[in-house]
Amino acid sequence: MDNNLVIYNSLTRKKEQFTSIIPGHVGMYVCGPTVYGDPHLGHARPAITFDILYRYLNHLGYKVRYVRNITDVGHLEADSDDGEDKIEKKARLEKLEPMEVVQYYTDRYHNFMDKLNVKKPSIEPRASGHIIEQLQIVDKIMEAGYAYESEGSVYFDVVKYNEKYNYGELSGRVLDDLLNTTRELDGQTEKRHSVDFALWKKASPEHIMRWPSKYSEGFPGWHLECSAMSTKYLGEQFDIHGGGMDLLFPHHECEIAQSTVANGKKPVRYWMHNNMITINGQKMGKSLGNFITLEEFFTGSHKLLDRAYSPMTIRFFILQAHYRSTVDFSNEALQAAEKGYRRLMDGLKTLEKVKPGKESGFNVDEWSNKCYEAMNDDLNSPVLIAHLFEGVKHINNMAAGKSSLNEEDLEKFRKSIEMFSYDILGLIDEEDTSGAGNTVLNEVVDLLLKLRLEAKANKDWATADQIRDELQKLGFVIKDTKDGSEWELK
RNA sequence: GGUUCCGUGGCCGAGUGGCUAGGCAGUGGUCUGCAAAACCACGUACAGCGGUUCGAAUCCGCUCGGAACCUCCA
Repeated sequence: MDNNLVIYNSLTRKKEQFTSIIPGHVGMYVCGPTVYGDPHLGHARPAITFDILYRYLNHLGYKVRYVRNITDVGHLEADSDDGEDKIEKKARLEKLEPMEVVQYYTDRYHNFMDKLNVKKPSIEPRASGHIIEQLQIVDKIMEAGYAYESEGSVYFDVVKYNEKYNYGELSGRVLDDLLNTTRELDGQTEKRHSVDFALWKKASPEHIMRWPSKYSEGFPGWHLECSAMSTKYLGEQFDIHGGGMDLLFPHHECEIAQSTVANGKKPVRYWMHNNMITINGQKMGKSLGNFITLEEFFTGSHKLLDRAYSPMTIRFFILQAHYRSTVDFSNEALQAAEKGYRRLMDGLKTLEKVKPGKESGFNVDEWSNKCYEAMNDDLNSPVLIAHLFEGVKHINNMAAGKSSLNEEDLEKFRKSIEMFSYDILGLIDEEDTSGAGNTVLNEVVDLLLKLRLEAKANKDWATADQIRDELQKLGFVIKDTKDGSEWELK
């Protein structure tokens, strides 16, 4: 399939022309959330980043199978010696069934992703639903001789793997350095080397999330689920694997090792990693406790927030930075994003009313091509947005009668700018009040404004201003135009 | 300590050898009964110091500052 899409491949640390393994089809896997807590701003970034990629690939004509997992088992608590499962710990704290916790936060995650207008993936597999597949991979790796059993647990032999393959090819690590610098952790006696990682962990007696296997009653290791589920749904080799940069090592490095041994080939063509969202220059994250949940953003209920910010403001804020750059959170930046977002939406609204002229004052194809170039250049959404603002300038000029497009160009331009704004960037006009159910309200406001127009015609400024002021108090924004006035409800 | 990355005008944020994105804020103006909105004009910024080059924010070196990963993390 023809395209000019270039994406930055973390594996080669270069921008590369994108070509899919099977022409016309793309397999894409993105690491989803671990559902033991409320989604925060950091979760929004990969969801939105890869949502853009998904939308754009679809737009280019690819049939995309987009798999984004839900991690509901398997990750060990950072400083717990007994290997207690995160989900389980939270469950005990809240006296809920582990799967109840999983369900609750999964629903929350879905709900907030919907608000952010993130498209649902094609498949959203759960780790707990793929224990058999994970165990099959453990067996394969055992048979290949790259894993060993130790007291009911199974570990991947990184040192042996590195003799034939390159452990560290993705993250740029050197095994010898890792062996020297990795600090000693408890429970490491079972492992031959500090760098070895668990494929299967034997459950301690109090561990309730457990599954039977020939090794022990236990649960799958840290990194296995992604290898299992990506292989199952996308095949042994697929096109794109995405996730946050913090997953690059060790998670994705281990994934490569596992899949390479299990399937005998490199699993992924293009690795893509989004950067972190920072707060006061530091990563926003669970471990630092400095995260702000999406709910807190939408309601304004966090001490660092001046006020609430809408889902589309958050989306626009994230898209105004390139996905591989860090983006620093601040109220000022968010408010600037909100205004910019409104400017774009208002421009699109104005465009609906623009009438075609005889001449075309600017080259629509040229403009459209620049938009494509921005997207093709490793999804450069900030540059695309800059072009969209240029489009808004054209729109405003046309509305002011200072420029125009002929009928054909106007239609082309409208389609193009709406496509980039709504379909590719996934923006929605949150202030769209013209929906059903508002008919009566619309007519009432229109009536009041008609009265005001009459008052204005009679130079009865007192009445005219009274109507405007009272409406403004109720939250309406009144904009006078040359043939009347427009309004919207804030 | 190791590996990697970054430091751009008041703020956010693109660019990455010559053609000086964009948004927000600010100032002046046009329009308007006033206002809002819109439009027009205005800011020569690239951490510091050297070097390469006809020419560097962009390449190289050093210095300073910051971050990420090395441990669960989006």
